[in-house]
Amino acid sequence: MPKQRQYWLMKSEPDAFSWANLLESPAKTTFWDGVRNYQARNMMRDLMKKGDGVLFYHSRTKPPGVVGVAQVVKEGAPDPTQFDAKDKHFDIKAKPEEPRWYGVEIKAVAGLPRYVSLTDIKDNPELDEMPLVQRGQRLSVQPVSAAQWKVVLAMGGYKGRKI
DNA sequence: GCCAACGTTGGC
DNA sequence: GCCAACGTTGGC
Repeated sequence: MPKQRQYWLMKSEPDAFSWANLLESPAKTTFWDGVRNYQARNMMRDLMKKGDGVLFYHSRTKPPGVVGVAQVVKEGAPDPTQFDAKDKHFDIKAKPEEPRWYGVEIKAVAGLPRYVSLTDIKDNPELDEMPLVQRGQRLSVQPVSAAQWKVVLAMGGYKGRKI
C-alpha cells in the first residue's frame, strides 16, 4: 500500500515562537520542543512522518489563526530541553536512556497570502470536524484531514508547492 | 485579565 | 484507584 501523506496543525504563541521566527531560523527549520502533553507527544514520536504537511497556527493572539505552511523534515526525536535543568521545560523524571518527551523538526514552506483566522475556520461548515473547533480541545499538535488541509490552503490563497 | 476545560499530581 | 487540588491552555 502506498504511503499516505498526513497533515497536522501545530500551535505556537507568537510571543514564544512565531512564523517570522521560523523564517529567520537557519534553513527555515526548527525543532519543535517544549511539548509536555502525552497525546501530542505520541503524535510527534509515532505518527508524524517526513514530508507531512503542517499548518502553523498562532494561538493566544488577536486573532488566532493559521499563518503559514510547513513540512516535517525530521521525525520524532527526544526533546533535549527535558534534560536541561536550566530550561523551563526541564523534567526531573526524564532520563537520557529513557526519554519522556519528543519533538519533530519542521521547515517553513510558504506563508499564507491570506491569514486564516479561527473565526474563518469556525464559519466554514466544511471545517466543522477539525479538532481545533471542538469544545475544550487544547492539544498543541492536532491531526488535519486531507480534505480540511485543502480547504484551509484554499482559504489562505496558498500558492506554494503542493504537499 | 478572566475563567472554562482539561490534564496531572498526590494524599488517602 | 479515587478524586480534590492544582497548573496550564487558550479563546474571549
